[in-house]
Amino acid sequence: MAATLLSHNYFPVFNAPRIVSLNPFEPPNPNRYHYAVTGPRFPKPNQPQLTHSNASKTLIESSNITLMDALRSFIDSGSIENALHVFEEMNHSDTFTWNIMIKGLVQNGLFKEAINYFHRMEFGGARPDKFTYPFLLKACAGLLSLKEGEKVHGKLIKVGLDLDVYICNSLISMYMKAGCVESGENVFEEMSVRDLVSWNAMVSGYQLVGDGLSSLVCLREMVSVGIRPDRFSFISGLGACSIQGCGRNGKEIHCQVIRNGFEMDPRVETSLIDMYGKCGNATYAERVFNMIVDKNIVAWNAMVAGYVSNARFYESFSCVKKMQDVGKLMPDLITMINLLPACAQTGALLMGKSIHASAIRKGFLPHIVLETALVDFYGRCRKLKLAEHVFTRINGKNLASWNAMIAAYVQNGWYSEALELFLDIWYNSVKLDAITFASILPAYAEVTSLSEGRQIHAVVTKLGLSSSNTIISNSIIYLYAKCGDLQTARRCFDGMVCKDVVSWNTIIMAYAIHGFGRISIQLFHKMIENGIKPNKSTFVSLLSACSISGMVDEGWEYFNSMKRDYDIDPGIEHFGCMLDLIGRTGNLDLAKHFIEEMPLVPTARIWGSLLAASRKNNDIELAEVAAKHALSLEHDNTGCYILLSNMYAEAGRWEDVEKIRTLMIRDGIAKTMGCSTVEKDYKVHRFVNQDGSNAQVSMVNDVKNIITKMTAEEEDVYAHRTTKLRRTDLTRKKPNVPENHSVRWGISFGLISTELGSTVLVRKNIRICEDCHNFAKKVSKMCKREIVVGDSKVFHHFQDGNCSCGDYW
DNA sequence: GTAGGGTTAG
Repeated sequence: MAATLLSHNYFPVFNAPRIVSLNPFEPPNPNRYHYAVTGPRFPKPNQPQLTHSNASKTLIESSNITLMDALRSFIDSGSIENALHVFEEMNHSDTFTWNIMIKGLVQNGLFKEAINYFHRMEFGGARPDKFTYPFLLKACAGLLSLKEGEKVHGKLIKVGLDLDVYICNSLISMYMKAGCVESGENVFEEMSVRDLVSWNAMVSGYQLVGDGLSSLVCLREMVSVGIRPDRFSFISGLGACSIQGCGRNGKEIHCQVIRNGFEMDPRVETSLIDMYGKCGNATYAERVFNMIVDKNIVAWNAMVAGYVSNARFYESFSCVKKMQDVGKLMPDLITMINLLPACAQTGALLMGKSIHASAIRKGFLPHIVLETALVDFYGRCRKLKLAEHVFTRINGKNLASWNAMIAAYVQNGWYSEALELFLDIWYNSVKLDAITFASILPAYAEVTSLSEGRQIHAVVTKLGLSSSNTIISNSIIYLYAKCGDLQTARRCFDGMVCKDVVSWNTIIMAYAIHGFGRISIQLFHKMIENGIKPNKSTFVSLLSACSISGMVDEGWEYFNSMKRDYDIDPGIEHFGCMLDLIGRTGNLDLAKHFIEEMPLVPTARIWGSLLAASRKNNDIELAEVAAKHALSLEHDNTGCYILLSNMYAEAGRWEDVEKIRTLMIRDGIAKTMGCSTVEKDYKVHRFVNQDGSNAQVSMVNDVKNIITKMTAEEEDVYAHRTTKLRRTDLTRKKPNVPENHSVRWGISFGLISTELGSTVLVRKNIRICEDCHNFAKKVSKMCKREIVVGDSKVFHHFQDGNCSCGDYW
């Protein structure tokens, strides 16, 4: 309430009227000061028990208590409204009175008001002194207002107070909090006398701006010049270790803490728990935690966070239970914020929801951090509507909340919504951070064009994020690979200084989806040589490479090596890759057997893989079984319906084709419209299946017809199948004839709009059909051009009549 | 008689 009531600008009102009721619309309330008399630090012996401003006046007048005593009592007890009432009763010529009042405002977080009162003080004739300025600088720091802070600094130079140690320390702290490290360093450098607090201000300042290394260097330097660190130094130093994730430095500081006798300090203990938790050593965090006799909520919360950040989710739950049962403490806002990621990771949707409900009941909402944690939680639990529900209601959204919503969209495949939100904040000149880009880049990889991909790459490079941030660099590699530019993907990979396991997994997958499985295998071995330990995803990339490039023996060898050599249990994704591989060999019995023997429950993706294998080997019965299973798990799997329908069509089973069509209509499943895109001069040209009657594309149509005629002259082994398909489609509408498929439009357009001899790149939203695949092969030979078609799964590199996929996809 | 540096959170 105080913040609202005090938001009037009192400056420059001299001798302001007494604030009897701060709100003119509110009648005097005798209970208003109730909390003042029941506050934890009030009443103290010989201090006034004020219940009403008028009453307080009478009380004060009739007792020996001075107004100054009353003011200080109210300030000490945090009863700022009462303090203001008393202050307005007082003489305003005394600097000391103003100092106390400004101190009270700052202590209560009323920074703007503190600055306003400072101006009132100056204009009222009271002269600010060396005590006033530290309060004022704290207010500037609280507002994170470098501008206000610099103004104060200027004034200090003018009045000659800029050499005072206390004031310099306040200046350092203000500059560091406002993020202006250089100014903080300048003040520190120019001080003729530095004390312990000056050093602490630097150590904590570096830590605050996220420069853990400088903070630790500063701490070391401070010891080397003979200053003995205190609890403040250690708390900041431990915070610096947390940033660096450097447990070794943390342990060193822990030793110093013990040597200096601070191991029983509750805040130092909490910082130790926090440091060990963040440095990946939850066991040491536990050890420190268990030593604490009287654990407060902050220590409990730090321990809960330690468990969560070390993926010990179930221990985080039992820790909260113990906190209630043994510690007799109720979860607070921070406990909830800590627990939500654990709920998301363990799929505990109900627990997360009950935390949400409890937060509402306890009045913790609205709260920006908790709301953001909820958006993140619902996003990870695939409850996107709930995430949106929380997100849209956040008042004063900040970058973290936007990032959470963007990440939620991306994780759930809502790429265009993610891009829309991203562009919205981008155009509104919001300063974005590494997390924003790390979140949005996978969406770019899925839906954008190569030129847009290049643009976003340029943006992150300009911001200095593409070389310094491994997550972003990895996303960029994937982006280029998915946009069809494998060479640039490789260049980015080679240029990375700190490659992690994800970088290697990404580049192995990049070559895999482009059909260069041999290179994927080479890279895998290079990764091992470089001492990088492969993980589950590495084998998804590697087995995909073997499957896409048809390297059957190698695939089995790597699959068997997972547990044997790397102690990795194959997951469902690995079984999926192997099934694709078996499907390729045409051994459908083995494929069936493989599914039966699998130690995991088959997913829709597994059945989809069997369906694809059945189609490739023309086994309608098995295809029906596979489709039935797949559709029971994913009723809206469009590809499944289409694949089966095409098989019926090829077999001339028109009634079954019709049945599927009816089923699809009944369930509201629309066939995905085939669409191909080609880029030219930063513009994306989009083609859909059409019959060529559109005048705008007549030239492309002419080219397409000429090439089609030329390719048709060489009859091929697929002629029989092509004729069958044609008859089906002709019974419906003209654009579905394979000759009119979007990819042929794309290829034709690519051929005439790019430089002679250069590669033609076409991207397609669904899988390429056999006719078009055949067409592209012939065109590549005829025109002596490499044609790359990226469909929804792989990139087909057509060259000299052959395709990198080996005709299996 | 007043002042500076500190613990858990997206």
